Amino acid sequence: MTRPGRPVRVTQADVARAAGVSTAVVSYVINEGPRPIAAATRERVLRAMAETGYRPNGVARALVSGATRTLGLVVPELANQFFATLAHALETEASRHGLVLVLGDSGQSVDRESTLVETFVDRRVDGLIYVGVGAHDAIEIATSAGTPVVVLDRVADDDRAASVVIDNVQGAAVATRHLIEHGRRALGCLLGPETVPTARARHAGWQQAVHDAGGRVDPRLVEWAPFSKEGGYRAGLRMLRLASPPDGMFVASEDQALGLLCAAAELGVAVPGSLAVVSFDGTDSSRFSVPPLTTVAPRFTDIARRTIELLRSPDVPPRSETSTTDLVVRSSCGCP
Amino acid sequence: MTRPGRPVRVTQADVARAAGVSTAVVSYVINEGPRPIAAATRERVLRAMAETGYRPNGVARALVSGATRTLGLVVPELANQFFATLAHALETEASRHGLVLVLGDSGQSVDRESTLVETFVDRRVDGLIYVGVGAHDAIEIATSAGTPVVVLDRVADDDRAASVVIDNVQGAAVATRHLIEHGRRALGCLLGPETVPTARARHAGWQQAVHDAGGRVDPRLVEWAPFSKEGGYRAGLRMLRLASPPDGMFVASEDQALGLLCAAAELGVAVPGSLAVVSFDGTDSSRFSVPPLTTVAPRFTDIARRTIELLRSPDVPPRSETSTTDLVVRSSCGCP
DNA sequence: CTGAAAGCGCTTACAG
DNA sequence: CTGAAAGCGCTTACAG
Repeated sequence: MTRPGRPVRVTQADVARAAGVSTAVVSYVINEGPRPIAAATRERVLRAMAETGYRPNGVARALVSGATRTLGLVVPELANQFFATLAHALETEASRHGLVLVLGDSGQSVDRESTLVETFVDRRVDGLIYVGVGAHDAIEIATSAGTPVVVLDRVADDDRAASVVIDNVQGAAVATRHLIEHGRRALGCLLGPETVPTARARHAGWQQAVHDAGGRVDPRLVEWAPFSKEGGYRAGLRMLRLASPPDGMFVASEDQALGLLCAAAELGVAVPGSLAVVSFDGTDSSRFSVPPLTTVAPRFTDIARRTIELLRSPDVPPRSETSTTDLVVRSSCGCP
Repeated sequence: MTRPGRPVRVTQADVARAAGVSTAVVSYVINEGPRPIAAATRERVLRAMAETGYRPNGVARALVSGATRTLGLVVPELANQFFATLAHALETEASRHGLVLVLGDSGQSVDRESTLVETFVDRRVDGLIYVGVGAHDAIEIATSAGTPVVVLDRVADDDRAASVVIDNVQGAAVATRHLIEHGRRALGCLLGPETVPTARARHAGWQQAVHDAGGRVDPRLVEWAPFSKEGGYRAGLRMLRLASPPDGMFVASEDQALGLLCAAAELGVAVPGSLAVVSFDGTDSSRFSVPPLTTVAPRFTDIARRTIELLRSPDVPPRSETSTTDLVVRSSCGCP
């Protein structure tokens, strides 16, 4: 019996003693190999494990085997629904492979991000999934320790790490074309910070679609704002107060689109009547906004599948993959 | 030089050799103790560490020291803004103490939750923070391994674990009283699943406030629905289509409130004109909804502080604490 | 102030 | 099919 409050840590040696075998045998039955154990012996060991309440020490295991069946994920901000959705998809896919996913939220801080990566690497995760805040120290830390890395939603500037990115250019272009098909001509664009490659790619897609339609880009209708509800709200307020405001807008994230809707409501601008909106992210937030948002949805499951795949069988040199998007049509664009 | 692609793992022994000292000395300089090292020796070791690119192996460290400076957090669903906000607050507080927080998302699955808890415990987190989906196996697993646990947002049914809970009854009562002060009399209540204690507590608070005001509880105006946008949307649709719908509603979560706002907009019910709404959670989602939601906000920082405190100095028997809430007034209740 | 050595709890060749 | 032993990379009494 375990004395309550003062738990006794039972080890493999205790089990071995109780079963009258060596610790090697206990290890073999736990891991079902690498050597065969007689059925009777196996039974004795199993019973001894149950009786003693033995739980293998994962730390010791990791030390000798080098593997932990654990994946680490570092994201900039879990409160952002996009990252939460991504994390969820990765979690599901990881567990399908018998791996557990542990997450770290860097809170947009480069320092915390490094700490997180170091923690994961030092504790020997079998792979690291990295959605960085900008500095790419993480890749260096992980690869120099021999931990496989996959960079998500960003491309590594060099070819040190594998990556999976969303096709931002085409997603943004498709969204913008949809606005144009609705007859909108004064097209605005609300983006993330200009320093973020994702934002620049979405801008390029928007621009391309406008040009292809023979339209002209009005620089006053392009805003670079933080990827947040507040960012979208403030930028939205500015743009909607313009003498000639846009009649259609592509918004680079759902949080920003939600902020924009709030600004529009406050100013009495009808959506989609006076302003058609298409956003980007495809999370649950857009389904029940007022009005529900038409949005460019990444294929989260596809991204997760490729990521785990790249982690499990690393290529040399590292491979970079692109995942496509789908336009999810709801009512903010003017569709019925 | 490290050969690229085939990282050489440099160990303490390598550093010791390079510095011409024993591994004990290397350990002492890394940990700044427990024994003093001559400044000159220390310099030599530091230089050797830099030259070899040494990084301590956290696994080996954890095995011998038993500590990892790491806290584990298990939540039911990160996509829920409430848990994401909670996680963020805990992360901030943990890092203030030099601890890193790793999270696990159980995706509402009892199985995954157990796996997560086992992983954390097996890998020797210094403490476990647990927001359970229902089954309390986790507490058993952790305590029997000697890992301190703090249960959040739920009370452990027995006194095996410390806990920090929000004052749900009073939060709901304050919200409901606010609705009454706005002159609303046909008060509805949209709750989480009846099996969730938090939902029951918020119901009790609502009921108490209605009674105190001399009102009567109309059972048709009480809905128990999933804690999600969709849950709120569907329940909202049902309730607003009633022959005599509510003119004020307390909603037990922000996700549900967002769903309700969507339902109201769809049915052309003006908020707050025809329906005043007060919700619960105090996350960022409520700031920019249409209209912005009045909400009962937990003190996330307070909860985080108490949690880390309980983890760092466990009491016997475990202590249970209650954290108060604040009513954040915006416009969905009818305030200007 | 520093070195040689035991030991944390496992896994896995090496022998039998 | 099983046991005795080395070793994973550290920390920390034990000696000097």
